[in-house]
Amino acid sequence: MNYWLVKSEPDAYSWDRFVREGRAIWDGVRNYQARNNLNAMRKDDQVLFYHSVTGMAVVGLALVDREAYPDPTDPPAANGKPTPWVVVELIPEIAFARPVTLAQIKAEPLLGNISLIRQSRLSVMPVKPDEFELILAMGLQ
DNA sequence: GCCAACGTTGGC
DNA sequence: GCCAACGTTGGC
Repeated sequence: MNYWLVKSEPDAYSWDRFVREGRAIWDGVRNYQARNNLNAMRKDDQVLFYHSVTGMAVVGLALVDREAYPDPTDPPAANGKPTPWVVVELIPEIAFARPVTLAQIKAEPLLGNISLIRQSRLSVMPVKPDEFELILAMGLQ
Protein backbone atom coordinates (compact mmCIF):
# COMPACT_ATOMS: atom_id res chain seq x y z
CA MET A 1 0.00 0.00 0.00
CA ASN A 2 1.36 3.38 -1.04
CA TYR A 3 0.23 6.85 -0.09
CA TRP A 4 0.08 9.92 -2.31
CA LEU A 5 -1.05 13.50 -2.46
CA VAL A 6 -2.51 15.20 -5.50
CA LYS A 7 -3.19 18.91 -5.92
CA SER A 8 -5.98 20.67 -7.69
CA GLU A 9 -7.00 24.28 -7.78
CA PRO A 10 -10.63 24.18 -6.70
CA ASP A 11 -11.52 26.75 -9.34
CA ALA A 12 -10.33 24.27 -11.95
CA TYR A 13 -11.47 21.00 -10.38
CA SER A 14 -12.84 20.81 -6.85
CA TRP A 15 -13.33 18.04 -4.32
CA ASP A 16 -17.08 18.76 -4.43
CA ARG A 17 -17.19 18.14 -8.14
CA PHE A 18 -15.10 14.99 -7.67
CA VAL A 19 -17.66 13.68 -5.16
CA ARG A 20 -20.60 14.72 -7.35
CA GLU A 21 -19.17 12.95 -10.37
CA GLY A 22 -17.90 9.96 -8.39
CA ARG A 23 -14.72 9.53 -10.41
CA ALA A 24 -11.85 11.59 -11.75
CA ILE A 25 -9.59 10.95 -14.70
CA TRP A 26 -6.44 12.65 -13.41
CA ASP A 27 -5.30 14.13 -16.69
CA GLY A 28 -3.21 17.08 -17.76
CA VAL A 29 -0.10 16.26 -15.71
CA ARG A 30 2.85 17.57 -17.74
CA ASN A 31 5.73 17.25 -15.34
CA TYR A 32 8.00 14.22 -15.50
CA GLN A 33 8.40 13.74 -11.78
CA ALA A 34 4.65 13.93 -11.28
CA ARG A 35 4.20 11.55 -14.22
CA ASN A 36 6.59 9.07 -12.64
CA ASN A 37 4.55 9.22 -9.46
CA LEU A 38 1.34 8.54 -11.41
CA ASN A 39 3.03 5.51 -12.96
CA ALA A 40 3.96 4.20 -9.51
CA MET A 41 0.37 4.30 -8.23
CA ARG A 42 -1.30 0.94 -7.69
CA LYS A 43 -4.97 0.11 -7.46
CA ASP A 44 -6.37 0.88 -4.01
CA ASP A 45 -3.46 3.13 -3.02
CA GLN A 46 -4.70 5.99 -0.86
CA VAL A 47 -4.51 9.55 -2.15
CA LEU A 48 -4.85 12.76 -0.19
CA PHE A 49 -6.71 15.42 -2.17
CA TYR A 50 -5.26 18.91 -1.71
CA HIS A 51 -6.85 22.19 -2.76
CA SER A 52 -4.09 24.56 -3.88
CA VAL A 53 -4.12 28.37 -4.28
CA THR A 54 -7.63 29.24 -3.10
CA GLY A 55 -8.08 26.30 -0.74
CA MET A 56 -4.67 25.45 0.68
CA ALA A 57 -5.92 22.43 2.60
CA VAL A 58 -6.17 18.67 2.33
CA VAL A 59 -9.90 18.20 1.95
CA GLY A 60 -10.44 14.48 1.47
CA LEU A 61 -9.21 11.01 0.72
CA ALA A 62 -9.41 9.22 -2.62
CA LEU A 63 -8.55 5.76 -3.88
CA VAL A 64 -6.71 4.73 -7.01
CA ASP A 65 -9.31 2.83 -9.02
CA ARG A 66 -7.38 2.42 -12.26
CA GLU A 67 -3.62 2.45 -12.75
CA ALA A 68 -1.77 4.61 -15.26
CA TYR A 69 -2.62 4.57 -18.95
CA PRO A 70 -1.83 7.02 -21.79
CA ASP A 71 -3.34 10.47 -21.37
CA PRO A 72 -6.17 10.77 -23.92
CA THR A 73 -5.95 14.57 -23.72
CA ASP A 74 -2.46 14.41 -25.27
CA PRO A 75 -2.94 12.33 -28.44
CA PRO A 76 0.12 11.17 -30.39
CA ALA A 77 1.51 13.79 -32.72
CA ALA A 78 1.71 13.29 -36.46
CA ASN A 79 5.08 11.58 -36.05
CA GLY A 80 3.23 8.69 -34.47
CA LYS A 81 5.17 8.68 -31.22
CA PRO A 82 2.98 7.68 -28.28
CA THR A 83 2.39 10.31 -25.63
CA PRO A 84 4.74 10.10 -22.65
CA TRP A 85 1.96 11.39 -20.39
CA VAL A 86 -0.40 9.26 -18.38
CA VAL A 87 -3.55 9.48 -16.31
CA VAL A 88 -4.91 7.49 -13.39
CA GLU A 89 -8.52 7.20 -12.30
CA LEU A 90 -9.48 8.13 -8.76
CA ILE A 91 -12.67 7.66 -6.78
CA PRO A 92 -13.63 9.60 -3.66
CA GLU A 93 -13.49 7.76 -0.37
CA ILE A 94 -13.90 10.12 2.60
CA ALA A 95 -14.48 13.86 2.87
CA PHE A 96 -12.50 15.33 5.75
CA ALA A 97 -14.67 16.56 8.62
CA ARG A 98 -11.97 19.17 9.19
CA PRO A 99 -9.83 20.08 6.17
CA VAL A 100 -6.18 20.04 7.16
CA THR A 101 -4.78 23.42 6.22
CA LEU A 102 -1.32 24.13 4.89
CA ALA A 103 -0.80 26.28 7.99
CA GLN A 104 -1.59 23.30 10.23
CA ILE A 105 0.79 21.11 8.26
CA LYS A 106 3.56 23.70 8.51
CA ALA A 107 2.94 24.03 12.23
CA GLU A 108 3.23 20.29 12.87
CA PRO A 109 6.84 19.27 13.59
CA LEU A 110 6.17 15.67 12.54
CA LEU A 111 5.30 16.94 9.05
CA GLY A 112 8.39 19.08 8.67
CA ASN A 113 9.82 16.99 5.84
CA ILE A 114 6.63 16.44 3.86
CA SER A 115 7.00 16.91 0.11
CA LEU A 116 4.07 19.32 0.10
CA ILE A 117 6.35 21.82 1.85
CA ARG A 118 9.73 20.78 0.50
CA GLN A 119 8.67 20.55 -3.16
CA SER A 120 5.89 23.05 -3.28
CA ARG A 121 5.40 23.01 -7.04
CA LEU A 122 5.06 19.27 -7.54
CA SER A 123 1.44 18.31 -8.20
CA VAL A 124 1.58 14.53 -7.61
CA MET A 125 3.80 13.37 -4.76
CA PRO A 126 4.38 10.43 -2.43
CA VAL A 127 3.42 10.72 1.24
CA LYS A 128 5.13 8.66 3.94
CA PRO A 129 2.91 6.27 5.91
CA ASP A 130 3.32 8.16 9.18
CA GLU A 131 2.65 11.48 7.47
CA PHE A 132 -0.44 10.00 5.88
CA GLU A 133 -1.78 8.57 9.14
CA LEU A 134 -1.29 11.86 10.94
CA ILE A 135 -2.99 13.98 8.27
CA LEU A 136 -5.85 11.50 8.06
CA ALA A 137 -6.32 11.58 11.84
CA MET A 138 -6.27 15.37 11.81
CA GLY A 139 -8.84 15.49 9.01
CA LEU A 140 -11.26 13.01 10.49
CA GLN A 141 -11.29 14.26 14.07
C1' DG B 1 0.57 42.00 -7.00
C1' DC B 2 4.82 40.06 -5.89
C1' DC B 3 8.17 36.68 -5.60
C1' DA B 4 10.57 32.09 -4.83
C1' DA B 5 11.16 27.76 -6.86
C1' DC B 6 11.97 25.36 -10.70
C1' DG B 7 11.19 23.40 -15.34
C1' DT B 8 11.84 24.37 -20.32
C1' DT B 9 13.75 26.54 -24.34
C1' DG B 10 17.14 28.09 -27.30
C1' DG B 11 21.51 30.53 -28.39
C1' DC B 12 26.24 29.80 -28.19
C1' DG C 1 27.14 21.28 -22.08
C1' DC C 2 26.26 25.82 -20.17
C1' DC C 3 23.38 29.39 -19.01
C1' DA C 4 20.23 33.37 -19.76
C1' DA C 5 15.54 34.17 -20.62
C1' DC C 6 11.15 32.99 -19.89
C1' DG C 7 6.85 30.57 -18.34
C1' DT C 8 4.26 28.26 -14.66
C1' DT C 9 3.00 27.02 -9.99
C1' DG C 10 1.58 28.31 -5.76
C1' DG C 11 2.21 30.72 -1.32
C1' DC C 12 2.20 35.16 0.88
